[in-house]
Amino acid sequence: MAAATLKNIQKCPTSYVLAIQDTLNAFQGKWKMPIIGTLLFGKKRFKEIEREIPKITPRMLSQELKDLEMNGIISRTVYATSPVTVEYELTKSGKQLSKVVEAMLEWGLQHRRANMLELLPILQTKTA
Amino acid sequence: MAAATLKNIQKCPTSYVLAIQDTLNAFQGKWKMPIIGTLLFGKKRFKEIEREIPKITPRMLSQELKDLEMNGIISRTVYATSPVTVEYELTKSGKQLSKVVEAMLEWGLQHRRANMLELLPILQTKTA
DNA sequence: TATAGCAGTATACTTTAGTATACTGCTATC
DNA sequence: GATAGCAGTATACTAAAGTATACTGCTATA
Repeated sequence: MAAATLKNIQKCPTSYVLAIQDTLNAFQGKWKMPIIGTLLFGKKRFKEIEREIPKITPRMLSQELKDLEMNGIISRTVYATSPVTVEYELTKSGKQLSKVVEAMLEWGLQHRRANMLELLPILQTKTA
Repeated sequence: MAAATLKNIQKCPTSYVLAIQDTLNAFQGKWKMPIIGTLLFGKKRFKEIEREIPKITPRMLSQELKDLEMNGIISRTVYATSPVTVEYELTKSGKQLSKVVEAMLEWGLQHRRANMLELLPILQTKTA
């Protein structure tokens, strides 16, 4: 099961396309990646997340947290304190997203290296 | 260089965040994944891509192809036939996106399996 | 000579995503 | 008794993304 499922896509196109769609959905919009990213470092409360993600509004954060919860990526735990304490945490499945993020990081880094090498001659004629 | 760059993110947060952002950008919007997906099977002409992606309009296809070209993910080759023949192909870097798609596929499949197991008891009480 | 296919572009529009601002009830601290 | 923090919600708005429809010049085929 480990590798090269992609080349078998013609065997089962529909469910493969749906699976990829699901992953894309997990990161959709401006705020889901930062939220997942910050929760990869451990469970956090609403205000903590809000503080760690610059410029996010409580409306957006609330909306995205609900969305991620509905999709089984995070779980929400309410503690019966007063006022209530609420903690958000990645589910088992949510934590597995680190593998996808890892692949994204790897690609992004190599892509930047590749593009830099391509731009280098241009930069040299500019400074020469 | 192979693995576990994520846990070193605190060493170099900015460039890591930018790298992940780049990858996210590569797939941004409704149409980039289908376009990249179809080009992973080989170079194609404009109308071919249009035919293979249901409901895409030429305006959207044109816009997204330009975007992907500017980002160094695909290359555009014009042949001096009349009328012109144009071929789109993934760049070396673009082809590497298959690794990311692979990771997305893998996560999506496992996530669906996990969620199905979770929903199974509910389905059973419904049908019982 | 009319029609269809290629590789798109132009204009106008609708839909969705995201922002701004103000507000809720609750309680601990100043 | 006023203020601040928690965990959000409500209303109104702007900006971005995507759609619909029609059109271009070119040429091979019917």
